[in-house]
Amino acid sequence: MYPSGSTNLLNVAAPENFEELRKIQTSVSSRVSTEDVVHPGPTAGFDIAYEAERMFCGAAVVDYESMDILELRSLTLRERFPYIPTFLGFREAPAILRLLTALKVAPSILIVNGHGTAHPSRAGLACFVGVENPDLATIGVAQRRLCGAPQDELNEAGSWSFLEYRGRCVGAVLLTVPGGKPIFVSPGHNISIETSVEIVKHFVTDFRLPLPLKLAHEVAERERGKYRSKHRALASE
DNA sequence: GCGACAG
DNA sequence: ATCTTGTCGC
Repeated sequence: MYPSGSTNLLNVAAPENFEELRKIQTSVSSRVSTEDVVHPGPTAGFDIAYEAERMFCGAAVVDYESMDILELRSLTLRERFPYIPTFLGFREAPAILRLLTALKVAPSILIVNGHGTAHPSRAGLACFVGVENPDLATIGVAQRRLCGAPQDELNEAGSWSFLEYRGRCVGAVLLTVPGGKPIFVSPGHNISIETSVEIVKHFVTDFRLPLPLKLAHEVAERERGKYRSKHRALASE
């Protein structure tokens, strides 16, 4: 039903049975590579806001060296799959993959708001997006833990620790804001844990999240804002 | 059996 | 994720 070479991630409907979903996740994780095939270049961040059974997906492409904003784009879609912890890929990957194809500037690195290999089956959202784009390097950045335990204490900003789950390093915990909560970084595809951390740190400026994700979040919120104001206008007529 | 549990 | 005002802290 879902051939290993071309998982039909864009058409997974509502959750019928979890066995089928787990099989797809096993397929995704088997295709993930944590070998570095990274080319510093335009880096796209992706984030999604929600309201009224709609998804407001935002993307921001940032130049690697200058950190100039190269492109901002957003998209509104209907929700097709519920939020179920550990199955986020089925819910958000379709929207991100679609917005990615709408970008005018082709990115070489993707940063997705969610975990990559730091997932019980090494099949987080970033892995779903990554395996569908084998020519790019994809990184997952989450604000909360899903699984695993940090190996060291984090003190100063910029310090990080490997995240271990069942005896295996699945990602990293990175302190970006002094005295704040750390973020969780893990490979999505074609990148190692160390390089994932290096790239995320490269894009960290004055915020907790790396710039492409920070901007993508704003773009998604702006898309949601357009929807809200439109409906406010209709309701007052 | 009892929690934990990305967005 | 989203609902929400003022407000505690650096």
